[in-house]
Amino acid sequence: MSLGPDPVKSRRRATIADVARAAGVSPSTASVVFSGKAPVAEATRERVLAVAADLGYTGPDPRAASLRRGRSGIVAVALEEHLRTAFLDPVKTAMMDGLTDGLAELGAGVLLLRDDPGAGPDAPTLATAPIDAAVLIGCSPRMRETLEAVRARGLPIVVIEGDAGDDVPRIELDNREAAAQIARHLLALGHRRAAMVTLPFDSGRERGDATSERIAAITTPVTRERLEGVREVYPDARVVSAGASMIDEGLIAGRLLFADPEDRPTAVMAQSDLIAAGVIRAAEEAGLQVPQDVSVAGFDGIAVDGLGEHVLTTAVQPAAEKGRAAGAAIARMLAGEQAASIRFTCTFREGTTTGPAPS
Amino acid sequence: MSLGPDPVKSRRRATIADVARAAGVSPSTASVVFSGKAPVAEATRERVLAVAADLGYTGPDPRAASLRRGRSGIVAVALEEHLRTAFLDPVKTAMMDGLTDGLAELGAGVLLLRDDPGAGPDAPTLATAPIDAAVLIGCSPRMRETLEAVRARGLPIVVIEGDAGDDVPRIELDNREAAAQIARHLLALGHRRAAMVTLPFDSGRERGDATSERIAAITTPVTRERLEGVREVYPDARVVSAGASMIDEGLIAGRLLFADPEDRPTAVMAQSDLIAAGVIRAAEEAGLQVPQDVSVAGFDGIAVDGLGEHVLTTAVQPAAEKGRAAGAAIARMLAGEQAASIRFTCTFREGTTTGPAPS
DNA sequence: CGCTCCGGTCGAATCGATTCGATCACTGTG
DNA sequence: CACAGTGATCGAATCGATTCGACCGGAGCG
Repeated sequence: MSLGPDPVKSRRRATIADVARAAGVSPSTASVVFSGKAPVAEATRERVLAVAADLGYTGPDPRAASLRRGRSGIVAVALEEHLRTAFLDPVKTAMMDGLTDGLAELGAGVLLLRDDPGAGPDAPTLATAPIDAAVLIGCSPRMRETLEAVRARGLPIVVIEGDAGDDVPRIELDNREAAAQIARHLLALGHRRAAMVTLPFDSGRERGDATSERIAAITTPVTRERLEGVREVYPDARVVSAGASMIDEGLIAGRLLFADPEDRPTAVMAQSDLIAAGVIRAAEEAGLQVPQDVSVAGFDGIAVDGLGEHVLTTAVQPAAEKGRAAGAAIARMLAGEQAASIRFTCTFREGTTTGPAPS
Repeated sequence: MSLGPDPVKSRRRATIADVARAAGVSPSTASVVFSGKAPVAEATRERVLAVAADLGYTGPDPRAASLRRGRSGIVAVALEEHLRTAFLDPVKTAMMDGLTDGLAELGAGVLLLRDDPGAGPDAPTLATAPIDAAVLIGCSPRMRETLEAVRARGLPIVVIEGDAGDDVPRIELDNREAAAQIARHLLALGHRRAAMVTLPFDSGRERGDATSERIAAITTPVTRERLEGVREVYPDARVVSAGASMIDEGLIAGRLLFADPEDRPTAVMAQSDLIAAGVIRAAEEAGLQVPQDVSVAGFDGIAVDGLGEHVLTTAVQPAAEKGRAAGAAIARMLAGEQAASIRFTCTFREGTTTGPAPS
């Protein structure tokens, strides 16, 4: 009885059938003991469990279970960029965090996939991984191809910050309105000379003053929407693009803006908090006080490491909620319901970095 | 022939058997067409592919394939903390990046798991996910339990920055030596009054000056090793602990160190670059020039966003390589070989933030 | 007392693909 | 001309678990 695993076939791991046999029950009963999907007599349960421990059976093989169930409990998250890049952005991190939360509630794990065809011959892809659904962060043209394979498999898909076609639910933000609100705030404070520092226009990440042609060619939806929002209020604001959502990029852009003492803005709207932090640093570097000499507003509402005492005036976006909503949408689709796109709204937060325009 | 899917069973997705039948070949041949594991006549291949497209068959079901193969192509990465926290740390991000690279070469994806039992009744765990191996980042006592289940399943495991028992391969760093090297560098520059700002001592994250009792009770190996390294050179250096590896934490610690103009260190060794950046900011805030008035060294060798012009003197650790090595170790173990622990070494980098002690 | 209802258990089909050994038609060679 | 060798294909077993309908004995009810 307690001789341990059969010496002959000890190489093979015990299966639930072995356990059932040894416990003198049917495989179905043994299965139920582990899944709890049906009532089992206490005595039986204990016997099965004891035998299982004895045989070194540690529970059903997830692979087999997922085949039979038709669910693997795994949801893919497809990123366009290198992880390093993606997680440098606190907004994305927060979103991922919400997403993992939302999916965990649903009982699913997160499989990280990079949309990188050159990775290897048998690198995992959306098409070859045992997933139940997919969440796309952004949606490059290349990604749209892979996407088709997933849809053909009939798996639920959700897109965050991107466009994958009309029948794929989106998680969006009211970028335009939120940006306009910040602009109106500054206008109300009396600022006439406003400038804006944007996120990258496209994957090119060109930096510096933007021409109207460049602006017309913006491919990143987020950048465009926030820019348009500001322009509703300040149609002629100077536009400088940053190369990435980073403090140092904001610093560079800020230096550009504050270079000419004769012609400097009294208000700067940055398209991200990180950029805003850099702009603030540039201002202080130039001997300007924030907000006495210049007002600076951000976007995102994240906790910026390295901002010191300032509380940024910004549009707080519900980053984690976006992720959680994606999880919820996946859950709904998995249950066979239709999931609609969701549009989140930002909350304006007045901090200590904006104030009345200097006279 | 091209009538499309059978109207009766059109609800059901086509299987490889359907394709085989429709193409007039055996399932084995059809399978081989997709896997390429055996030669197939060009004509046959094309016919099968055509039929597959016609039937809307997009390739083998990964679930079934992984059952039969015994491999799922997924490796779990277990984190102790919230994603948000983990990815706030650039070192971890870089490591994850290397890890995903290393695993992609191997043809595996990364399943993110948080070691959080309270997540949900059927939240995925190391024990219930269809994984081929696991990488642990850190190794809390709680994690060691789950660990056992994985080992019972006979899956390869690797630990980065943690200890999971002697028979689990580790990816380590020469923290102590690297820290000592930095200390010696400062000593050679003539610094006599040195201080150090450490990473958190434990999960408690208490901040401030450290008593010898607190130091004796350090549970985080990394913190302890780097501290010991410095003490080889500066046995009596003042020790201040930060609450996390963040710029703002460094700022707080720095203020503490520079509070008393009569009694301030001329050299500060931070246990991370982020902390160092905060210390530098604190120094500048206190009107001190780096490195003229005070030298500051970091640890990690990451690109710190928001450091401005400074180039940090630091110990550059091969973060991405650590991840890649973990991937390689997994690959080796998956191939049935034994994988040994690997110890990486840091490279000392002299930047612009350290200089001769002020006279 | 007979009948329904229910907790508990069992059998057997099924999920979808992979793979190994066997088979078969050919082709080149001695 | 027979036979070994080879490329292509086929059959059938197998991976390990889940689940649905059937079945059975006992408790509760009228």
